[in-house]
Amino acid sequence: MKLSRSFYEQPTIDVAKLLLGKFLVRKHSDGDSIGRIVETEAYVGPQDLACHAAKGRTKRTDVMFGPAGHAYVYFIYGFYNMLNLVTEAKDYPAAVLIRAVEPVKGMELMKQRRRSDELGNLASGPGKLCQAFAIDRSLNGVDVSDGVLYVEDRGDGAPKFLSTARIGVDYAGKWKDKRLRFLVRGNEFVSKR
DNA sequence: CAAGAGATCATCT
DNA sequence: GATGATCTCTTGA
Repeated sequence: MKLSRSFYEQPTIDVAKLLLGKFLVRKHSDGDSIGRIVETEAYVGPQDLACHAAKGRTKRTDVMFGPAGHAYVYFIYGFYNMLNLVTEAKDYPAAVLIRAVEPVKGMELMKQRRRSDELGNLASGPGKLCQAFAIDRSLNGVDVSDGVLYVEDRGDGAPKFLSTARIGVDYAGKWKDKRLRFLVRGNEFVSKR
């Protein structure tokens, strides 16, 4: 069952936790890719110094200010795209970063795109998974009900998870230590570090 | 194996 | 003109 917009309208931290164990689906003319979400991070709003929207509404962060259930895809370090799903009410900028998935379907395509045969290296990181799933800024702003990109609930219960501080946000003052990163416990497909 | 550098560009100052 | 919600490769022990 495809998650509806109302799912994403819940508090960001809840969405980040609830997404664990759900399935990320990417439809593509080359073939579909599916992965089980095993790692997420919550970026909870304008007061969160690690959240891009803390700097205000700009061309880049515009999507986060829109309604929930849209993809926020941005380009970073000159190389990588990052996939987020916008949460909460319109005009309240918050999102969940999808950091890692366990490949479930379309592995051959992922291997080609990643130039790697190692299953554990296909989508175990936010940049890697965007590469494996062919997600780039052309998907920025797409609606999760449009069908090219969405999350599916297959009804197999909530996995046990851990929380840690978020990765790569040392600049975020007191927000850098908040435990807003969530990982499926014991899963080998989470990002390293 | 751990640590460090380099790659490379859109966005904001 | 600086910098980043990263990854990979090289280096050195």
